[in-house]
Amino acid sequence: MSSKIFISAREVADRAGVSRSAVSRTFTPGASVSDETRRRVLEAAEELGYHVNHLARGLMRNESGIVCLIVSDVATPYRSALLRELTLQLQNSGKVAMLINTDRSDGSVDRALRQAIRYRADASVILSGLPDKSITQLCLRNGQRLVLINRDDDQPGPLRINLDDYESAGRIATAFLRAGCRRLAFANSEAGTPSLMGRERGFVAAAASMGMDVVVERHGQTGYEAGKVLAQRMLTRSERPDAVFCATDLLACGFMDAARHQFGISIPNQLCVAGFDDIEQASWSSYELTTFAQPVASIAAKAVEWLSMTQLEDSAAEVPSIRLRAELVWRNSIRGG
Amino acid sequence: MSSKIFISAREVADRAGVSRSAVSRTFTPGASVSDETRRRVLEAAEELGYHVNHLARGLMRNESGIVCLIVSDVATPYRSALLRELTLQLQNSGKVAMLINTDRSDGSVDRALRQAIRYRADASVILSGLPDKSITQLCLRNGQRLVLINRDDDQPGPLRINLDDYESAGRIATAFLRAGCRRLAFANSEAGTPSLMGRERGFVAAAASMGMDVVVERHGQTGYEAGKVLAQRMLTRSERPDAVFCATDLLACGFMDAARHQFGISIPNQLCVAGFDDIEQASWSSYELTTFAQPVASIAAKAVEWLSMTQLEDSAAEVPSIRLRAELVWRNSIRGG
DNA sequence: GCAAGCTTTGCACACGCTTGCAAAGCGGAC
DNA sequence: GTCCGCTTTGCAAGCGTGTGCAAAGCTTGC
Repeated sequence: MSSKIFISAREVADRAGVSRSAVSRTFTPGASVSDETRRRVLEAAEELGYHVNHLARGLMRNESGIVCLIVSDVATPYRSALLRELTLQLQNSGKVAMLINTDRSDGSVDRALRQAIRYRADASVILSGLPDKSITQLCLRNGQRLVLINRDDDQPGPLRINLDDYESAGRIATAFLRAGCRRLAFANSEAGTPSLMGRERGFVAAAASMGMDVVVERHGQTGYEAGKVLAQRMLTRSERPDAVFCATDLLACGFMDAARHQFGISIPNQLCVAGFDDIEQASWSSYELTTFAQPVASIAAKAVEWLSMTQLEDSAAEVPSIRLRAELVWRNSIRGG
Repeated sequence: MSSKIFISAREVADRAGVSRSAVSRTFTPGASVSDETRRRVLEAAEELGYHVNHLARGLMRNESGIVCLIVSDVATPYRSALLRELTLQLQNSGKVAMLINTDRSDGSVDRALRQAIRYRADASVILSGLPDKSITQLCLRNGQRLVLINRDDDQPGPLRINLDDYESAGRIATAFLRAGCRRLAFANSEAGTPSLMGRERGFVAAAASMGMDVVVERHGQTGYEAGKVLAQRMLTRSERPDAVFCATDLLACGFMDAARHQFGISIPNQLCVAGFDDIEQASWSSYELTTFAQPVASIAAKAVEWLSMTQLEDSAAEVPSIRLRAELVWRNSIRGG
């Protein structure tokens, strides 16, 4: 009872009194059809409710128009913001996004990429996790383009888009010093991804170069609750820090909430806080968090632009890699803006 | 340089020394293949890195395995949470999600559905906006199943999943009264969707039945900033409300922030607040918002379950419609929990 | 050894589309 | 009228699958 109610080019052709090729060409940009034929085809198509079958088209052209977005924790503010930009810009460039959710389990990303291969996706964008090298190769061999966002990896082939985590972290250290802070701390998660570790190392290094130590704590995954726990650990130390850089805005929100509501600490008077990502909540009055903005729009733009390049530079060893700058958004969680 | 590097069943068959049908059957659950043949096929497939081409399979079976999720404002907490549940549960039931972003413009949803038809999606789930009746019919005629989440609409055919917005709103009115509040207010957006309006009407009606008036204000879209604006309007009235029900948690967050930081109002002592959705931020210490939880997991489960039904009850006029209950999550923004 | 029944296998067609190729149509220059 | 060049059109060959059908193979019971 279900199917076979699809209208095919054959029926449109019959109704319009032209050949089936004419129909096909009408819907193929740049193909050679006379105005009169096109008009009749479009009219017939409209009447019948015809829509080109992209499965069949993809089969012929070896090009499905599908781009896989591989991501875990979609419901997280930063992730969902990036997702939004990517889907929007992909749509604008005539592609369509297939969303595959991964968990933290091993092989989760690999399974996602296999799915991408099955649907003959033109490309996959990986926002979380890292694929096994063999799978990466399999994808590339299948003519699938790969984009890694904020995943540091040295495999050649995929486009890599990264931020200047290390340098940014250095800038915030300077800002803390200028605000008169002397006991610096860094709050991190245990996820250990390259971007998070980059921020940590950059912060510690910059502080060291100014002759200061940094208390580093890591806990849990990168979320609000982890931030609270980190605050509890750090703010009960005998030498309480007077400035903390949180690897993530979510951590920072948790940290601030614990600091204020459990310890009665005033921010930024007694404690300066900075974060990273510039999620929407960072601008809410309860936080007014000074943070680094992920340039999500630019990230998406760069990715889509690369995916839309028809001719890939075959200068083989040409490993594409893009580095974007995270802008510091100055708010009110550090003294003396 | 690009394509034609795909491995097809043909090559696997040759390598395994069997017919192409044998390969096809090996990857078709429930088909008849001897263990020995299956083993050899799987081995050859593994060596060659073969993956069934789902475009071709979809073409044959008239069943792509694709489910379109049509949604605007993906980056919003409630939306992204629902999205997360849907993609996860779809994956678990062997489907794959295609994400289409709509804006508020007219025809945006229709365009999305046309895209769904082109990819011969098995189904579409609509989280935002409403399609034109003619497009709905077109989808149904194409054997595509439709799910409308929190969109009230009386077209027969699509599965409709809704909450008990009206009744929930009534319950919160009672809670406000019990907390001793006497000057009730309702903060809404101008979006005017049935669920938002249902909450408004339910609240006003319940208050009226207890002999109380409700000050209603509507502004902007359903976001944090709108909540702040609404607070500014309502809290500068001569008769300042002592309880406000916000149509959405995001509105509530904005409202609370403005109330506290701009007006120095203490919550819940001077003002009781309630929201709807139970987004993650509602549980943050800065808000501790009493709110109704959208049963996102159940919503997704119901949708996926219906989509997985092989036989649709053909008792034609059988219009499927599901009503779920939003549970009240009691926190600290109303006196006397 | 043979018939019957069941499982496994291969053939060939269909799905809806694109596109190279050659034929057809058209207009203009001579 | 003829020839040339250009645009438009139709034919037909694929793209990688699934599956009905009939043949083949195997097992069992006599």
